[in-house]
Amino acid sequence: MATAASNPYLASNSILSSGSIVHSESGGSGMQPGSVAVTSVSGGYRGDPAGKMVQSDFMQGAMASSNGGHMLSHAHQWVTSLPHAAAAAAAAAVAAAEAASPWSSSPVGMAGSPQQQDVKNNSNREDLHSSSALHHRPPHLGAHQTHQGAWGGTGAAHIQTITGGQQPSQQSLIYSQPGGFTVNGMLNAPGSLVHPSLVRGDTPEMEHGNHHHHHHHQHAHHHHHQHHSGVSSHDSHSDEDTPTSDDLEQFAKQFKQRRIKLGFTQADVGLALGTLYGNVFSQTTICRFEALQLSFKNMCKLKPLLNKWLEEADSSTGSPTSIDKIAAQGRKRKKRTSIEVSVKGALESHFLKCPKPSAQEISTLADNLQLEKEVVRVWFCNRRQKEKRMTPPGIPQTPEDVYSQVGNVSADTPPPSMDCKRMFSET
DNA sequence: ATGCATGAGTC
DNA sequence: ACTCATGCATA
Repeated sequence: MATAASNPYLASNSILSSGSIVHSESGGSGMQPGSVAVTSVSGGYRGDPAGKMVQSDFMQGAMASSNGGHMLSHAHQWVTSLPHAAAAAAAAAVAAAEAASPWSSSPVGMAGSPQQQDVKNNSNREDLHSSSALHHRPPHLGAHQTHQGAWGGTGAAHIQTITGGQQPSQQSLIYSQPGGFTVNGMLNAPGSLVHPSLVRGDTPEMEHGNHHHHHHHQHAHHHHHQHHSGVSSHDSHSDEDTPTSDDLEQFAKQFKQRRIKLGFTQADVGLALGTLYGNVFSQTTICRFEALQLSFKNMCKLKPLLNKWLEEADSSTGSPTSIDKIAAQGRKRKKRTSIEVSVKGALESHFLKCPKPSAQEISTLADNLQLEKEVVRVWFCNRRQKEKRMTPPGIPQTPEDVYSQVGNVSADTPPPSMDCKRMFSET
């Protein structure tokens, strides 16, 4: 055992060779007739490069508490799925349209922070994207929505950290309406609503918890900086700088509501965004946006896009606004392994002890739990990501809960260092 | 609505 | 090897 640590899933391009090939690879640590970790078949590929930004951050959070309860085995397998050949013709048009960067960069001087905008388009010939039908417009849906979110300021919950401090202008977010640039060439009077930011009390600063680390860098340009030291009051522009957590929360809420009223599903939106601006998103992402389960930065990035869509959507009610999107599939993906509850519990415990186990520890752990090392590694990665989301695990929206134990207003930063134990790792 | 997974970009 | 943004597959 201990052989199946790294399994490079080959990239077979033999698309038309056969249907889906499912090969169960049981080579790792072994499995027994009583394995708990199940896996299901699937296959899929998302051919669409997009999104990339740099960020630095840090986090910590280790406690004690340990427990041991593990056992069982696992199983895994990869599947190869075939790409449905799809004819695409209009895709070209779309591609062309999305050639332009959806979000223009911020006008004024920008700090030269290690940040970059992404916006990549996919014009690969590798797999064809097909465009086909139009999106449907469901009559209506039952309005229902239950979500809570309150990490803004009331809660005092922890929030995620920004990228090493907040840079002045990083990207144009918020409602940006490129005057004269419309996807479909349809411009509508915003007589509707869409002014989410009427009530912005302006309470910047959200996470500021405690962590100062510096890492500046300077850039050649030095136009005019702006806020920084003091705080306060910026004013005016509701759309020019980074939205506050509050803004995001409100927007998300409104967005969801409008979306539902208009009868669109999260998937529809994601698709529309793709055809509209070139960036396709899955239902998952839209869902997470609405639930504020993305990183602050990510939220900021998506907001303008969704806002735009919203405008289009409610202004053109009844008219075909978007087209469709690409659909690519045909790659192989590892089957999703289901980790049993008990095992999850064990992982949780270890996570509390040490959120960042060394490679060696991971191996050991994996061995004990009888899971692939990779699976364990990924689990930890995902777990860490979860900690970083905006929506804290349990931000009760109960108004009464407001008074919890608050009082942390930036101050000291718990020694971020203090790594567990670094063992030797190879490479 | 979420869990596990993939990949690009960093360090 | 890790972080981040994203998504397929699932419950």
